[in-house]
Amino acid sequence: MSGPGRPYIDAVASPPTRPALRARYDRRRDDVVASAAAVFAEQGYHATSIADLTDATGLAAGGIYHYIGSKEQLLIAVCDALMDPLLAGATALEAEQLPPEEELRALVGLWVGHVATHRDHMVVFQQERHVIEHERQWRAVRASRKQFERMLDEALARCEREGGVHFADRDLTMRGLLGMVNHLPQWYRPRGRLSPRQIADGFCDIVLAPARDHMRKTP
Amino acid sequence: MSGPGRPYIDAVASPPTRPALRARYDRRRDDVVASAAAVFAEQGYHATSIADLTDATGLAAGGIYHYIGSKEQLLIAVCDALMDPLLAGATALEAEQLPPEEELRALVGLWVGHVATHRDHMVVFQQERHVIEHERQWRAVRASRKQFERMLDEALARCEREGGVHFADRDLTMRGLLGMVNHLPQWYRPRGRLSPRQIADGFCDIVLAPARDHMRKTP
Amino acid sequence: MSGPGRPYIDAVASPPTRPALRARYDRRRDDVVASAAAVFAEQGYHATSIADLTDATGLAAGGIYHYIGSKEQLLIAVCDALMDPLLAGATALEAEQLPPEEELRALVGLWVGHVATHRDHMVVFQQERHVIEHERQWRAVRASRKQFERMLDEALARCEREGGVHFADRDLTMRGLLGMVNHLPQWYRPRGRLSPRQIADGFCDIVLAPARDHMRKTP
Amino acid sequence: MSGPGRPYIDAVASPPTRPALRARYDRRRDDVVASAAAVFAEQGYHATSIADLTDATGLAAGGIYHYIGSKEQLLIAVCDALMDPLLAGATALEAEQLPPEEELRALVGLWVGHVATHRDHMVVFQQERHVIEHERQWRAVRASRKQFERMLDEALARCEREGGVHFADRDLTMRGLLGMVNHLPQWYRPRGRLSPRQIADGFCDIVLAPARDHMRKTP
DNA sequence: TATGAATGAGCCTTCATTCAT
DNA sequence: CATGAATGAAGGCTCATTCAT
Repeated sequence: MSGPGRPYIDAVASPPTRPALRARYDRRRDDVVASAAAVFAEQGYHATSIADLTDATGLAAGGIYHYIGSKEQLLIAVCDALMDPLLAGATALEAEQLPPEEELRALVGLWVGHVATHRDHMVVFQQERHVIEHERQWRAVRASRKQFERMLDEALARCEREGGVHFADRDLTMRGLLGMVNHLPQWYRPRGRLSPRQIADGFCDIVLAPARDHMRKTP
Repeated sequence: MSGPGRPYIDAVASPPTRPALRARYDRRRDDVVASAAAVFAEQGYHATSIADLTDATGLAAGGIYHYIGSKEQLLIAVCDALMDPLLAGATALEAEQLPPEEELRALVGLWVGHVATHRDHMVVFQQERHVIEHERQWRAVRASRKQFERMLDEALARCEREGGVHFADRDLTMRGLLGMVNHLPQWYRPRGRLSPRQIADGFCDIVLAPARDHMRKTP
Repeated sequence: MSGPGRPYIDAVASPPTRPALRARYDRRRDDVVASAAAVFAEQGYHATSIADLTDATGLAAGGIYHYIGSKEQLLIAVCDALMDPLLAGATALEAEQLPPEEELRALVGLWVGHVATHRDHMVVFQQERHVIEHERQWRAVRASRKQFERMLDEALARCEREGGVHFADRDLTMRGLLGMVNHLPQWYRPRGRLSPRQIADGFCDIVLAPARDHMRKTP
Repeated sequence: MSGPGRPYIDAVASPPTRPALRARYDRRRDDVVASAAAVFAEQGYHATSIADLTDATGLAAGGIYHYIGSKEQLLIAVCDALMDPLLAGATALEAEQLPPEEELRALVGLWVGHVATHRDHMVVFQQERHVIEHERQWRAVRASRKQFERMLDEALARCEREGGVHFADRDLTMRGLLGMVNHLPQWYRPRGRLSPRQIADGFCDIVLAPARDHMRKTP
């Protein structure tokens, strides 16, 4: 019976406070989230029942709720497990102060690599995008997405400002790049023809070429 | 999801046979499909109940079933309403026998324009991609998708064969282009800064530039 | 999926608008409420499952929800079915402008009779009193209870003002009377030794006697 | 509710046998029971989860079960904590051999005082009355209630036999008195206008007045 | 003693679908 | 054609209870 006036403070599973137990709790919670990501990716979030997660995790229904609070919170956890390390990596990269184009390539490389290792999470993220964009309890995830896009745009902008490249339409280029990588989970296979590294470089070549092309034309 | 071994002969709504009635029936069915596309796009297919469609269409539950057979068939209808005219347009284009690059630009233009006018359908299509790719009753829709991708690849290949352009990695380029356009519904707005035409040309510039860049470097 | 910010606007079953259907709907809804009152009274509200109501009403679970919106709304409906006619009767009585003591006896008679014919509702009302008094969605029911108590108090006050009786402590007397009648469902049996009429008069005798007693002592 | 045919030998928490430990155990058990009474009174027995008791007692779930055996046994303990001292007090009173009316006033005083100090227990008792009256494992509590009502009736009967008062309908009077006091928890507040003593006397005045009234009329 | 992880039955509710009218 | 009453199988979630630690 959720209390009055707290419509979005979802029942949250309460972790133990003693540090030793807490560590085990966190580990198992991560397991649950990872299992869920795989099942959600295959069947879709809505088409996945708690019973399906029961099979995937080896926990009974009640056991799952020991860790997640609600099915939707589990979905949020999956998205966080996608975005948090990505943002952390990108932030660390920014701190390295690489030359502009090098930084862009590093950022795209990081990102493509992350998508490759988090294919399930990424598929789920895309599937549920309409929810993420509209509902209040998704604000944090939404903010992460925006934050990353801002960092990507900034990397492109630096290329223009400090790297001597000029995009015909930087905004369009950024959205194009975003699309290329977001679409990756639909076709990337771990032992496919191209490594994440190669894919990332290929994408960078594509978006940087017109820019350099332009340079040559307007010296 | 319908269990394995169950015949996929879904209950199909039976349209009237007399032509006059048939026309009206088809018109109303299209209305239902269009309404459904909008609601599915906003809430997601699974999160949309027949009651929601009841609100959106003005028909009562029973009335909707006059036109759709089942909720999943309605989803298929939405996807067909997306793919059928697109494929028809692309096929007509092929028949025009334009010069390679011109044909590519026309194809992408057609496609981007279609996405712009069918944003809802496109969102739904992407959301339910995991179902489309895996389940038997979706074979036809799946085939349409593959068919379009084949036509796109062929257009790029023609550019190489007959247009004198050379892609560093044509397959990667095609997948990149696919991603750019598939991602369009996430940011395109009808009265935004760029028209569909401009977006399409921008994308083509991006993928063609490295190719031309290459030409210049390897004369 | 209850919308944001509307925590207490419970899903309400939507009755049909066409008058003929509406009448049938209301009749059946009343049946459901009456059945529920009986089961709630015997087992308690919380201990009663929807399955129990399924047995009691002959409707399947979904059918019940066609009429009630939620289990709690059903509980509210039971309380309304208790309070609404009682208040209506009491209001009609007030309009009759009877002499004070006669009016009091009529009011208590009405009330005791109502409890006798609505034993189940009354038992439920008492059982769930803690909810009724505390939760927001119960405001209306709470208001009805208060309204009736006000009318009872006014009847006693009129006896003092215009009827020449004087209570040692009118407030205590009112609360006593309230207790006597509220306790009725615990022991009243339809074909018991005393009729509702007799019970009501007996209670009135009890509360009026000290008042008259007093008169005699202080002439 | 526990199904029929199941033996009512509920799991009972086993207290330690060594007297020193036993004393501490009993003390803590009483704390648990008192906390439970408060929570049950506010939320209702069924609406209270073990987790709620966890919050109220500071013990974890397992800890609570050291003291209570089962949730229902806890409810029984709450009722026992209400009835046992009341019966003990009433029995002690009987042994004092007071004059009839004095004894009645003393008994009602004792009772009202007890309700005032055990408001929570009383509320719970009333809420769960339907269970108490019907289920087998509640026989003991039921017997206590009947025993007290018998003592009350006897006190009234003594007033008639030996005190020279005559009730128009003693049974009805007793039930009225029962109702007045049972209803007390709904309105009594510790620092209200009337003390328990005053309330008890007020109630006695009310029920005794008609009796004396009668005497005067039929000398 | 006390903890908290884990169970699994059961609860309320939703929903696609059918069918008499 | 269209309605809305009705079904019944899930679905998400809760909760009393147990048990290894």
